[in-house]
Amino acid sequence: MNMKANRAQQKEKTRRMIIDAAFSLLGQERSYSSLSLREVARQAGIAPNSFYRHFEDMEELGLTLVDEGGAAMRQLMRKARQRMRGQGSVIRVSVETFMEYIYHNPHVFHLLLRERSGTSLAYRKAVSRELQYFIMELADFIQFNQGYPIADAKVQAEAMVILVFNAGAEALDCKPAELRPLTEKAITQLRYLAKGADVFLKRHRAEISR
Amino acid sequence: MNMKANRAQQKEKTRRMIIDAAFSLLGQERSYSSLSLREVARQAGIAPNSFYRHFEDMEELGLTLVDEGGAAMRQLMRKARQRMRGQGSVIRVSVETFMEYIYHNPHVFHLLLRERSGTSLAYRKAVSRELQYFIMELADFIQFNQGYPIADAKVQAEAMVILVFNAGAEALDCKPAELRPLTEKAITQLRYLAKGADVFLKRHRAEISR
DNA sequence: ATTAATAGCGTACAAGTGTACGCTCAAAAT
DNA sequence: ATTTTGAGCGTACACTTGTACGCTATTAAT
Repeated sequence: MNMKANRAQQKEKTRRMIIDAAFSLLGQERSYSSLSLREVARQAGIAPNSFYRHFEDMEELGLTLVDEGGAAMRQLMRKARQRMRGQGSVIRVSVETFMEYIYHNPHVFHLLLRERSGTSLAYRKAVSRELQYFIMELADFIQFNQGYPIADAKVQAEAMVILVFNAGAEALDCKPAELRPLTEKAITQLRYLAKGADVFLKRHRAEISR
Repeated sequence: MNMKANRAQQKEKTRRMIIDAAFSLLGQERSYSSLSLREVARQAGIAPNSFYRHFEDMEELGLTLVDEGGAAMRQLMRKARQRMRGQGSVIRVSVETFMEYIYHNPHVFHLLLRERSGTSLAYRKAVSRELQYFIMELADFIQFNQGYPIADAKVQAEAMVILVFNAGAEALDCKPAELRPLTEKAITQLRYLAKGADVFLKRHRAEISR
């Protein structure tokens, strides 16, 4: 009989409490590596020791957070592609979607941003892997639309992702009024990149097919 | 009489010991924010309390480290410009100089990299200020050589600095054999940027002067 | 109806932290 | 020659941390 809470369900619920607690403690002034196990447990409303029923380590929780954050980001990408249906500038829509998301979900982005260059190799790799998803999808898109070799498309895509990511990082510290020019700056930078790649790669193609 | 150590000299010497101790504790696995006062004092060979004779806070020491790190970087830039005398590609020489430096002085770069997106607003601002030096000097160079408006040159310069900085961050985690392709990738990305800006800005100029 | 499993808690402890207080003793000032 | 200064030290204290151990109470399995 399971009208009341299942045991597994209850456990999953507590696990979520822990994850949410950790997320809620992140912010401009707190990085994940500065969180203590006791602090997270306190915030989650459980005894310190109960933490171990759900995670081996703080490190294991951290990796879970990175994974969840990455998943949220990938979902964002899908939303950007939806928005783009029929409409004009790929670059503009993508950057604007990204910046808007960052501004309204700073906790997730803070996590990824910091652990990207953080202390733990495991986290760095995890975040790097998440970024690779971004880059690969964008590279495929570029290859499909522009017909560049995938290797070249990836170099360009990587630069674009880095620049947008960086603009997001700046956005975290800025006033709402500065958000717009920041976005425009990133768009300009991406357009330089796209145009430059175009010149190099299209010309190259032309020479080959001659 | 000052044949023996001056009092002020001795104090300065100890101060250096503290700074060097802190630097030496940084690395792939240690970020500045994870250092404790006692740990730094231990490494410097002084009593924990003696720390306070030189710095108010760990925060004050941190800002000092960032400043010193930034100064080291600016010196690097000068070296890059020297190397460039008479020789060909600005982009290539600059990127290669930078990457080489990073690879042999990882501690300084680790510090700047992490505090750039770190916990403390003061550090973030300090690092950001150091990056602005890079960007401004590069923007001046671009303006001088290409004749773009300074605002546009700065947008381009910023993108370039970010991409190089990011390549440096990747270099910290990579094997020596991977250093070369990483450098080439960054060079390609910067060339895309330069060419794209060229197309946009030169064409724009042409239209205006018509 | 018993029994086994386990989520969660309370207590406890060793280790590390920042820093307050007061001392020493050599250099500088008088 | 005497006094003042201040760099550095030792002790001490209150606090936080991770986690080991054993207990309870409820669910799941028998």
